[in-house]
Amino acid sequence: MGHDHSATVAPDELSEPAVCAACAVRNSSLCGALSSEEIADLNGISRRKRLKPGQVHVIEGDVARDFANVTKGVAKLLRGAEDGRMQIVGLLLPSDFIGGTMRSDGAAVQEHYTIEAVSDLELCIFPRDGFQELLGRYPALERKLLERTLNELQLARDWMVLLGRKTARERVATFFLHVAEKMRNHGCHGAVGFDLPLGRGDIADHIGLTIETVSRQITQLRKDGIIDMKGARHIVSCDMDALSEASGF
Amino acid sequence: MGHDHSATVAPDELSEPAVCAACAVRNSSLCGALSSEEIADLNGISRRKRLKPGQVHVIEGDVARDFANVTKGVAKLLRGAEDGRMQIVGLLLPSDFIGGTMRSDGAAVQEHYTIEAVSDLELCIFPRDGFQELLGRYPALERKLLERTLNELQLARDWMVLLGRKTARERVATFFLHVAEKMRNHGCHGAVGFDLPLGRGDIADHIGLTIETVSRQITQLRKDGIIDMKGARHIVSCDMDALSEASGF
DNA sequence: ATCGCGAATTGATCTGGGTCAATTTTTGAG
DNA sequence: CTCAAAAATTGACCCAGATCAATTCGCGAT
Repeated sequence: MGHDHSATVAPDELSEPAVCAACAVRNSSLCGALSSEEIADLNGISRRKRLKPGQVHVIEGDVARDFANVTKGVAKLLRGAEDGRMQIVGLLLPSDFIGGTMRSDGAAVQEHYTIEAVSDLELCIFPRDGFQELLGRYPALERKLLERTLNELQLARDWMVLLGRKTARERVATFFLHVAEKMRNHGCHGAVGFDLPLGRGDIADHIGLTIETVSRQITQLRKDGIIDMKGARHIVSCDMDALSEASGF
Repeated sequence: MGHDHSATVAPDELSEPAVCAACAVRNSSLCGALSSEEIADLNGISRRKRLKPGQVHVIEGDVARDFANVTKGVAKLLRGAEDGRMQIVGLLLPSDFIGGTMRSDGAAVQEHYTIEAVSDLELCIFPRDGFQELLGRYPALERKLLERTLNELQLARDWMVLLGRKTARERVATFFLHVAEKMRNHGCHGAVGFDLPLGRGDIADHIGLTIETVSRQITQLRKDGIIDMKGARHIVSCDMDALSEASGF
């Protein structure tokens, strides 16, 4: 370590080894639970994976092979039917952990959701067995995973309220607030505005509406002066109080 | 232990001490992770709490004071607004664990949801500090809690699909399947049918519909010969395959 | 058994958001 | 800068489920 141009760069985009010490999410991710010495163990078993927008990391129903951290980009966690119906059950941003199933008896488990890259995506992959073993060895790691999972659960339940009881306008407003918050944690924001990580179609699939309704509600929020946009994906400014008001309880 | 009429029964229904060895959910609950010796520690800090239907255990926004196991009865986990809108985000049955927030820094946390008894309810309460300490001491306990939480998360996300994308008929069918499954785990079922733990209003609040729509869909399922009922809350028989078919993907 | 009252069902009507169909805007390749 | 393809917006119309309003059912108390 020490100089900033590696003599031999890893050429393969699928199995490049990870370098935890230089990881963008070293401290904000699960790994923050481990000391510099401990993290060497993780470093030993991890590798990088890069995906282009639209590429799929795992598919609903596959045998679950590994865990992962998102180190860069945005992905969506989704569940869908043969017909067009599709529900995005979560967004994955840098420092988010991937690996929703686990059985202490070590039996094989199925992936429950499909994970698809929305932007250029970079993952840090850990093989199942190795990672589970580390969870047993480092209680702080397991504790942090538990806390994260509890947070996700809370988020999912809040989303149930949105999907079960909110109006179209409230859903869009809530989504904007949610994104503003998530993005803020990752520095991807200007002083007043922020970028939408999803297109209209994905927003619709996340908040249980159609593209057209999402579009109409956004238009309305603009007419009401609650948000202002430059291009379809960049929110230039927004009156957070009014937005919060519009998001309903 | 040994004879079946205690010489001195605990008179107070609010702080009767728990007796883990005789607990109805000793093995099916979180406590199953602990050996008979280890469980003595839990026994030391736990106490029973009994609630009548409609009584509330904790309220959304309160300071979180403790964790608990459900030992008997049914409760609902809900979130509501000032106006009548209400979403039931989960059902609690015997052996389910209560305690959705946790921070390793020990800071105070708010209850995120209201918990209300649906039937006569019996809880086994653990004070926050004591329980968190035990979690640190017994890794198997923490592991089991993690697994349970991951399961809950999966369930919540499946429910997001129901709320975001399913039709009224599919929602009712899915709810029935869900209840049949949950009940089956607790022996509360006959050979062919099962009881509904919730009234029409609560079902509606759980699957994001109104009472009237729930009622109409149930009527339709009966007319279609998919279910047969005796009284409003007891399903006498149902064609599981047809029900599964009706529940949509 | 029967009474009374909350729960459930049923009916009539209304409406928020879905569907179908054009435009218009944005984006990115050359 | 120009052009084509994709994404977003807008409009017209429709329908699943909400709302409002009676009945009817079913269960616990007497």
